[in-house]
Amino acid sequence: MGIKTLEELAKKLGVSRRTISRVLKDDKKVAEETHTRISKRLEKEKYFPNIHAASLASRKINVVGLVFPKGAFVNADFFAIDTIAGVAKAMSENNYQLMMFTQEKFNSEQCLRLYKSRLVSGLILVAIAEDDIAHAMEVKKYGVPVTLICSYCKSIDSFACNNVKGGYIATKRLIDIGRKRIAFIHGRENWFDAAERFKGYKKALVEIGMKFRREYVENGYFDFDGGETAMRKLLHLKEPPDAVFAANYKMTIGAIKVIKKSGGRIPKDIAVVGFDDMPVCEHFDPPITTVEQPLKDIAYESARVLLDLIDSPRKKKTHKKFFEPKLILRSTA
Amino acid sequence: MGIKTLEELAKKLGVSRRTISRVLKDDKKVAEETHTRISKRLEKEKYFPNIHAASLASRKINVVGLVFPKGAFVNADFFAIDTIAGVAKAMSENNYQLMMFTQEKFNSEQCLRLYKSRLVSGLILVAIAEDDIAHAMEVKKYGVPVTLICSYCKSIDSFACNNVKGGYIATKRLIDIGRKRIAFIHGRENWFDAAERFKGYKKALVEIGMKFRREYVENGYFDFDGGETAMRKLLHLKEPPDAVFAANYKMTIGAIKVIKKSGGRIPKDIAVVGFDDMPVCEHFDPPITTVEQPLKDIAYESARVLLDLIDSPRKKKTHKKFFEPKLILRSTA
DNA sequence: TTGTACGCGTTATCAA
DNA sequence: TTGATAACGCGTACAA
Repeated sequence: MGIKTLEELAKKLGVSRRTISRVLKDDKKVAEETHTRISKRLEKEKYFPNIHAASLASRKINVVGLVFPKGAFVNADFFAIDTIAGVAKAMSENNYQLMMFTQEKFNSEQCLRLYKSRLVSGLILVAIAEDDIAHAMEVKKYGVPVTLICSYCKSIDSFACNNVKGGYIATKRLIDIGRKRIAFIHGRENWFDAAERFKGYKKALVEIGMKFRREYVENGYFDFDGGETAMRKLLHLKEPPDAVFAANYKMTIGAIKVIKKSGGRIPKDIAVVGFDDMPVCEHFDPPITTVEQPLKDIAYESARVLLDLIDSPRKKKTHKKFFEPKLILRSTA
Repeated sequence: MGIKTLEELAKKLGVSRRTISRVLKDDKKVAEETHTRISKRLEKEKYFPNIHAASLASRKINVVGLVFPKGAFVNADFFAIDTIAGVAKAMSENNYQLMMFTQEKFNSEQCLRLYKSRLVSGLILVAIAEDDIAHAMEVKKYGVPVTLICSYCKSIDSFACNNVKGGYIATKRLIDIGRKRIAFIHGRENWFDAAERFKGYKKALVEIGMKFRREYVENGYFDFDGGETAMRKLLHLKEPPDAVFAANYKMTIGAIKVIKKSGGRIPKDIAVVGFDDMPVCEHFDPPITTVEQPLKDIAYESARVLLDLIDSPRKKKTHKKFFEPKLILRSTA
C-alpha cells in the first residue's frame, strides 16, 4: 500500500528518479505534461521522501533543538509555554521542525552529541544558570550554532528581556506613588534574570537618593512558598516596608497572600509590583500590577537568528537583543 | 577537528568499521584489548554516529512526535506543560527523542507525512476535538502508531482522566454540603473532556433525585472571560444557584471573581468546585476546591504504550485507560 | 528536457 | 574474533 521509494515510483511511471525528484523540488526544467502527470501520482500515492536518505545525501537537516533545564521547565510553567510558542512560530514559518530536550542539569556533552549525530542543526538554550554559561561556550566552540534565551553571554547570540530596566520601572513605580520603604524579593541568585532585576531595583533607589537597606531584600527562590516566607520576614521587621517588588509572578502571589492574611491592605498599607504578566495576574484578587516581558517575541527572535546562523555560520559578530519590559498597571500599586 | 566518520576512524586505528561498530553497540565479540583501545579513542574524538545514515540502514528512528492542536497549546498553558513533562519522562527513560508539533487545526495529512518521511516512528495526539477523531482514525489506518491523550476513540489507544467521574465527584461534593441549586459551567462543547464532565454532573444530580435544570448550565468556553460571563448570567437568574461546578480552572477563577464582586460570600452563599489543580489554585484567594487529574501520569502512560506499539505493531487490542480524578478540598466548597 | 551513476555514513549478512 | 561488501533511499554533477 503506497509507494515507498522514488525508485519504485519511477519504474511505474516509466521515467527516471531524477525527473520525479525535479517535480518534488518544483524545478522548472520539466515538461508541463510530465510535471502534472507525476505530481498527480505523487499526491495519490501519498509519497513523502525519506528524510534520512535526503539529509544523508544533502548533509542538511531542518530540525532545531530547544533545550530546557529541568528547573525552568517544571517550575516556570507559563514561561516554558510562551517560549515554545515563539520558537514554534519561527520554525513553522521557515519549514523547520522543533525538537524538545529537558535536562536535569545543563549538559554540554549531550548538546554536542545532538549536533554531531546530525539530529539537529542548531540549538536554542533556555535560561541557563550563570554557572553553566561556560559550558554553553564550550558547545559553541565545537561549532554548534547556538542562541540563548533569557540568559546572556558575550560570545553567544543572546536574547532576553531588559531585566535591569524591568526592575527599574517596577521600583520606580513604587517610588512614584510615594513609597519610602521599598523591599525586594529576590529570585534564585545564580539565575541571570534574578540578578539583573535586583540591579534595576538598586538603580532606581540610588537615582532617587534613597538608601539601600540590606534588610529589605529577601530571597524567595522564584516560588510561591519562597514568596510567602520572604514576605513574612519582611513584615516582622521593626520597620516593615510600605512597598514590595517581587521578581516573578509566583513570589508576588505568595507575598500578596501573606500581606492579606496579616490584615494589610493593598496597596494602601503595602503596595506590590510583580514580574511576569501571566494570564492569572489580571484575574487575581486584587489584580496584580506587574512588569510584562515579551517572552514569545524573545523566543521568536532567538529562533530566527539561529536559523540565520545555520545558513551562514561565518558571521563573526554576535547579536544580542534586550527586549523592552512594560509596566502593567492594575490594583496593587 | 574531530573524526567525522567510522571510516576515517577505522583507518587511523587500523581496524575495520565493523569492529568499531561492535564497540559502539557493546557487542561482546570484541577482544577486550581492542575494545578498550577503540572506546578510548571514541571518547577522545567525541565521535557520534550519524543518525541519518544509521536510520537509513536500520530503518529505525528513535523519535516520537507530540501533536498539539493550537488551541490546546496556547490556551491551556499548564495543561501543555504537564503533558510535555510526562511524555518527556517516558522518552528519556527509553532513549527516545521528542519532537513537538503544533497545528492550527488537526491535520491528518501532515501527521501522515511526518511518519512516512520517517521523521518520527509514532505520534501522540493531544486533546483532539470530537470532530477530528475521524481524521485521527485515518492516520491510524495508514499504519502510523498512534496514541491519544485526553480524548477517546474506540479504535485508538486512548488515555484520559475519567472525566465523568471527575464531574461526578465535584457535583457530589456540592450535594454533600447541602446545596440544592447546583449550576454547571461548561467547557467548549466539541471537546471530549467538557462533554464528559457534564455527564458526570448530570449523573450526580439524577442519582440524588435532584432535577436537572437547563437554566443552570452555561457555556464558559474554558476561559477566564467565559467563566465570568457565565457566572454573571447565573447570578441574574430569578433563583440563582447556591453552588457552581466549573469545568476548568480558568472558568473557576472567572466565576469566583464575579461572585466576590457581586458581594457573594464563598462558600457560604455560593460554593464553588473547579476542575484541574494548577499551582495557582492553592494560592488563590480563596484557595480553590477542585478536581485534580493526573495529567503527567496520563501523558507518561500514553507515551509508554506508544513505544510498545512501535516495537510490536501487530497488537490488535487497543488499550484505553481512564485515570482517577481526585477531589482536593480547600476553601470554596 | 531527461537520465546515469556515484556518494552520503551507517547497518548487517556472510565469509574468513 | 574480525573484515569485505552489499544494501538503505535520495541528491546532484555530469552526460545525453
